[in-house]
Amino acid sequence: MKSSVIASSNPKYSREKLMEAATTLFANKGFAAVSIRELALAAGTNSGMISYYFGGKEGLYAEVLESQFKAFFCALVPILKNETDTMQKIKKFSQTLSSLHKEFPCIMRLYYSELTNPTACFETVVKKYIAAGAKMLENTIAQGISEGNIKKNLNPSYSALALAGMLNYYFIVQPVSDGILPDSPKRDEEYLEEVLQIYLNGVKAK
Amino acid sequence: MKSSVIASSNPKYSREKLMEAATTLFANKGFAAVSIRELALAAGTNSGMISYYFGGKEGLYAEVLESQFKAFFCALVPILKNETDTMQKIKKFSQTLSSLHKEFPCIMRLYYSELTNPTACFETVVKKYIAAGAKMLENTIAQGISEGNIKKNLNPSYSALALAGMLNYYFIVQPVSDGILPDSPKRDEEYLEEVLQIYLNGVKAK
DNA sequence: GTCTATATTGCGATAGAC
DNA sequence: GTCTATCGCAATATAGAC
Repeated sequence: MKSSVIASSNPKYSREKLMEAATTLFANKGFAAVSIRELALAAGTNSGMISYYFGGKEGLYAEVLESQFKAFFCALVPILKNETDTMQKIKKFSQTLSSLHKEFPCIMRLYYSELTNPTACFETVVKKYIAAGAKMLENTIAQGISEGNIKKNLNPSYSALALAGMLNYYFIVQPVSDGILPDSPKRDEEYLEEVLQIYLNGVKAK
Repeated sequence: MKSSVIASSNPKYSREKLMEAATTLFANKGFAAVSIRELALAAGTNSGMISYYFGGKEGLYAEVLESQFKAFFCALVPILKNETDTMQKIKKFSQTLSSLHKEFPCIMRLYYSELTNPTACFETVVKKYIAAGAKMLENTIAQGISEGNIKKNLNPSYSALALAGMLNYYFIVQPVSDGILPDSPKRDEEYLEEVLQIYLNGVKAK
């Protein structure tokens, strides 16, 4: 029984395998700390395939980022477009953002890596998605103000950023918060509930 | 006029010069993306000095982290130890944290780099400082609850994390928020004021 | 489409002159 | 305490067999 068909050299799948392996490796170690040998090994192929499919390590990284950010924001965008009232929108948005992190376990690390140690992709891919997401949330809050549900002395962009901060920071600080926060199995839900209580109570008019 | 005395080879200063150069380089590019040649060039010395003083690149990085975190937290700790009431403490803490970022422009990037792409230093230096800081803030909030100033159904560690998130996220997201937030010269102060308004209003009892 | 083998460059660390 | 020179190794990328 030779390694003829099912072996590591499974035609046409190297590309997908490389994308998968690269997503977790780049997310966990950062672009510079990952070698193409390591990527190829984790994908069950060889380093030549990275040049063949992506034109090199940078090309693979760029495609990982674009793919992750696109999928994440495509799942998030529809939330703020439905018909419920503003406070419900904010609540639903936060819940969705929170649950999406389980579906996209790598996106936060990829995002924060680009924030702290930007590569060329920061300008070409990260910025556009984040700016679009921020604008959406900002508009929702502005709408809440004009409807009289949210304090009118608040600045929508600052308030949007404050909410994003409470949610995003939680998911990146997990490696240190494991020794600090209650180790409840429903920790994510508990935190989300508490954040929403503080935030909604803090911004609501009257 | 030879380069005899004042030249790049200024005795006994290589160590300090390396520490300074390494702080900004590691903060901006991350540990793996910086070479010892680059460090030496920026410090006006040679790569041999890194092994001589720090035992290698990792040793230099470890000393940079320890030095930055120690100085930062030493400046922050006294704030929560004075006698004012809880709400004032939280306000003062936030203001100090905010202003310290101007004094320590590298600390956030070093911190977030370790959060997203941890090195050995995450366990040995970062974790202890962050855990201590988090505990302090948590205790302050717990005190506010027992005094009746803060809602008693809130969890002190979650609430502390929420505040830290609003503040810390703001400073790391700056590269993308430049195109989003109002470009007021007093942006930091405006954001801080708004965050405090939302947070204090959101957590206060009754 | 995949693999092995290799060319070339740059890395971190060190030895030894001054 | 500092510098130059260099060693050994691992990096990315590519050429060419299958």
